Amino acid sequence: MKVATWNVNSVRKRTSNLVSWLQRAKPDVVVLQELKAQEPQFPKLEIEAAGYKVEMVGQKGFNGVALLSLHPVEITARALPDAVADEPARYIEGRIQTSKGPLTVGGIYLPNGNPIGTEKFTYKIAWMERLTRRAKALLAAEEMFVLGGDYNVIPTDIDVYSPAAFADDALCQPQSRAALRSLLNLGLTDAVRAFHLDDVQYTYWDYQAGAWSKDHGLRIDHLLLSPQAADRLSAVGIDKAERGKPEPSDHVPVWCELDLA
DNA sequence: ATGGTGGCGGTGCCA
Repeated sequence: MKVATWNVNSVRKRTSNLVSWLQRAKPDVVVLQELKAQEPQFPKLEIEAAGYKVEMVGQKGFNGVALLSLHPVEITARALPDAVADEPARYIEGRIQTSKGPLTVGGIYLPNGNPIGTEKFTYKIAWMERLTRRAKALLAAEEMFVLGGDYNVIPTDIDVYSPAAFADDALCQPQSRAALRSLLNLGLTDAVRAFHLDDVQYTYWDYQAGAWSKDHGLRIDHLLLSPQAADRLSAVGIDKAERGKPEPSDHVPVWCELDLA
């Protein structure tokens, strides 16, 4: 069972990159972020032609998340707890019916939170607390789950090319890191770090200032596994080559393989 | 480098 996450930065701009990656990588389930599209604008026919069922939460212009699956899906949430009326499209969650039993997958587009010292940062931290509440509820069910997405948090200084350059950035704030640790400390496993204890594993390179060619990257796209999923973790990967292709997203796919019993 | 790039929507906002 291969589960992946990819911030595509506009699903319309990225349709051909996305379809060719799906055909090559063959994930069983993938969560997408930054669709920047409403439901009628989503390239559903192209994705379905690749074999995937499509579930999404969209909005005009910004945000937008989707869950694609080769297997039957029952949507279990389209927002985190305490959603407001015009809640930004940042969370989707589904229960996948695999041949080996159920697997819940959550797709996360965590608020950026810049600049710090504003209501945007406050909102980021509050959103992380809501996510933690949802994770607690999922853990209480004692079932296998994966929470994947663009977390917009740089967990430690080895996950950023220049800690000094990001000292005042919301992605690096002690409060952001502490909120991510609180989530992990519930008993979740950062899949990439389970296989790469202390090496550089970037998932994002800014479009600006030649970040890609200089390898000025960040690790902000994560797959967090429940204990039941972590027990089955057999491989992880970051499809870095996607960043070097024509008209790339600024993020690349991150995936993990679960050997289900 | 008080710049720089990209996407959306049709101007500035967001990342």
